[in-house]
Order: sequence, then structure tokens, then C-alpha cells
Amino acid sequence: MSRASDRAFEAIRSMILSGELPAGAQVVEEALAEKCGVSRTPVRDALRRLESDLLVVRTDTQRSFVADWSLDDVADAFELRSILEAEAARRAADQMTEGALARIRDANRQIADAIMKPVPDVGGFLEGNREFHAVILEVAGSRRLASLLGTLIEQPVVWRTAHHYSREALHRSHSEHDELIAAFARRDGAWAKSIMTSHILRAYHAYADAHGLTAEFQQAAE
Amino acid sequence: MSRASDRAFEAIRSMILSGELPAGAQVVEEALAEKCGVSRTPVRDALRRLESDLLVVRTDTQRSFVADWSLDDVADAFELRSILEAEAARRAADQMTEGALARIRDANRQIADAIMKPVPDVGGFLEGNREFHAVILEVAGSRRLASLLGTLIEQPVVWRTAHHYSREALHRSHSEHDELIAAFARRDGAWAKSIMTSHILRAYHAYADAHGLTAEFQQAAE
DNA sequence: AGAGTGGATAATGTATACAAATAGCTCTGG
DNA sequence: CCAGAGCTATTTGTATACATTATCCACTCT
Repeated sequence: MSRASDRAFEAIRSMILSGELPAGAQVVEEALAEKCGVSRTPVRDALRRLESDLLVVRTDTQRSFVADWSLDDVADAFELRSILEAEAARRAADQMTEGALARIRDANRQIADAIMKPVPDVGGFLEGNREFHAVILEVAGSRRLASLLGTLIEQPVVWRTAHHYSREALHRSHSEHDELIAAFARRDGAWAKSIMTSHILRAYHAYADAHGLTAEFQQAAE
Repeated sequence: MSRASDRAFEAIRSMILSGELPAGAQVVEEALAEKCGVSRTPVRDALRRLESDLLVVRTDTQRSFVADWSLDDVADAFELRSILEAEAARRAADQMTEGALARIRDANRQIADAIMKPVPDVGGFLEGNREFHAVILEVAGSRRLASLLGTLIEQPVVWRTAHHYSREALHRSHSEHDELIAAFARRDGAWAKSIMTSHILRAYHAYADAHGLTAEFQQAAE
């Protein structure tokens, strides 16, 4: 990870996720190269990787821009997630081990800690949430499925809008995780699948609500 | 498409799909550069793209190899396909238009032509099959879903082993397509979904059978 | 005034040279 | 004969210069 292209990748990625490079902004190789203190070569490499992570898009004439996901795109991503992860939950319930269950419980404990604070620790929530879902995918067994999903799940849209989730949404998410844990503990695949489906859809609605508000705020500010 | 990196991409891709670069073989930038008549720079670009298409994998120490999909990996890919495309079929049935239906029928007619020949035209079959499924995904409406699936569906494993499918498997596939068309014509989503699920699973079994035979032949030849 | 053309500007594509890292081999010591 | 250290050859990473292509703007011609 000490390679220049890796550093450039991380740097640009965090610029995008933090909003320093806003959605739709053109990304210019040389400007980023200077900013990262490397030459254009590793920056080009990093941009290709960000492109396959769907964080950057290129026009037909090779210009690169920060991906600007439409509401429909996001809806598609959530729908994919709900279909695939529900199936993963079903399989995970069948193959659940005590060790994995413990890791899942730990992840949800981390989420509990994060949301109990006076000011919710959104970073902690997201990290716990990532781990929670990652373990389920891992137990479900499909490595490629897991990596594909990972790309979608950690998309910047979700990341950025998580900060707009309401306190209620965070708590509801936590208690739904508890329900999933119960389903896993009983090895009840059908139950797990059903809960996961509504869990993801609820997350989508929380996103849509938050985004709607954000859009209004932005309009009002102009 | 006249860029050197595009030409390199196509050239290397066809080397892989044709078997000229066999699964598991190391791919060396400079060797390919010379072969393609370009410098290493566009070859590096092409390799990154092939990597995100899952045709090339890299070790932790940056060496690149032609992807060598295990039977389990292929099973995962088929499973993903069955889950996602079944859902797509359900949605496509609800939103089917006459124009799309005509394209689907055309695609299956192309398949019929290909398999009726004295020596089945596998290339024609694959092309018709690609179009058949592409239209369904298109009608289902999710662009990102479609592009993700496209990557998986056209994987080299499937491509290469299609030549080993039995005559019966090709004909069965064609008649299952006819059944799907009937389901679409009736706008019967549940039916379409159910047929699609078994259609994909049957394709997987055909693959597994063909692969098993191939493995035996290879062993016998050594 | 508007459409279209031309050239200046900015951005990306490509080649090449060199640096760094990895893999494979030989040689030594036990 | 095996294990391990060190060297060599191979391969990839990075910087830089130059070529190519796209964009933008001013200018002309109708």
C-alpha cells in the first residue's frame, strides 16, 4: 500500500467521499497529480480503479467526472442489494457458525455504541454496518458475489447521505439487525431473508427521504 | 476505437477467449506490448480493464494472470445470474412492450437457425442468446443491473464451454426461450421468473456436465 | 445576427527511460 | 540432501516528454 498509485487512489477516493470533489465535477489528471505529489501515471491508474468502483465515470471522449448518481440509479442499487443480500441472508442462516454469529453481534454492539452517543457517531455506525453485512456475505459463501456487492454497498451516495439519516432511522436499523441476529441464531433462513428484504428497503426509504430534504435545502439556498 | 489501448484490449481479450492465452498463464506487459505493436502504457491500461471484466487477475505482488475460474467460482456466477435474471424476468413481464417482444422473438429465431444446421453454429447461438437476455434486462429497466450482469454472463468460462454443450442442451435452451416468450406475451411475471430460474440452472448443469467430460478428456490425453 | 470555421488552449494518449520490487536460481553451510 | 542467504534476471512502478485529440472562443462570411 505504499505505492504511489495506491496513495493516489485513497486520496482521490476520500476527496470524492468527503465531497471535496463534488458529484459531477470534472477530474483532471494533472491537477490531481500535483495535489497528490505524484506524476500523472499513478493518477491514471487510480482513476481507472475508481471507475470500476463506479465512483468516476468517463465520457465518450475520455474526460473523467465524479459519478453523479441519479435517484433512479440509487434506487437500482438498493434494489439489487435487496435481492442479492436477502438471498445471502437465507443461505447465511443455514450455514451460520458460532464464530460468525459472535462477530455479527460485535458489529451490532459497535453500532449500538455509535448511536447511543449524545451526537450519533455516524462513522462508527457505518463501520459497524459494513462489518455486519460483510460477515453475512462471507458466511453465505460466495466470494465473487460478496465483492460485487461490496462495491455497490459502499457507494458514495449511501455514504454521504448516511449523515442525513434521522436518529430514528439509525435506531430502527439497529433493532432490525437484532432481529436478523435472532433469525440467524435459530438458523431460520426464510425469516432472515424476509427481514433482510425489508431492512434494505427501509434503508432505501431513509435515503430517499434524506435526499428529498437535501434537495429542498439546496434549492432554497440558491 | 482506434486508440492503441483499445486495440490492445481487444487483441488481448481475443487471445484469452480463443485460448491462445490459456487460463492461469502469466501475462507479461512487455511481451504483449511487442505482440500488439504498442508500448507498455496502453497494455497496462488494457490489463486493468480486463481485470475489472474478471478476465485477468492479479496476485498480491502485482503479477497478472489469465483468470482461472474454479468450478465453484462458475457455480457462484450462475447462481448470481439465476437470482438476478429471474427477478429481471419478472419485472420484464410486467413492462413488456410489443417492440421488445418482437426483438426477443427475432433473437430466438436466430438461435433456431443456428442450431438447426447440420453442424450447429455455436457462434450464432451465443450471439442470439446474448441478445435474448440483453433485451430482457433492458426491459426490466435497470441499466446498472444490466451492465453488471453482462460482465458475468459473457464470461469466458461460459463462452469457451458453450462449444461443448450437447445438441440436446442447445435445443432445450431454445424451447425454454419459447416458454419465456409465452410468459412475456401473457405478461405473467411469476411464470417468467420461475422459467428463468430453471433455465439458468439447466444451463449451469449443461456447463458442469460439459466441463466434467472435458476434464476427463484432458486427463486421458496426458 | 447566426452558423460555421479556424486556431489557441487544455486534457488525455503514448513512448521511453529509469527505479523499485519480485521471483528464481545458485551456492554455501549444516 | 535440504534450508537458507544472496545474487541475478525478470517484471512492474513511476516520471517525463511528446503526440494526439477535444474543447472553447473568437472571427468571418452569409
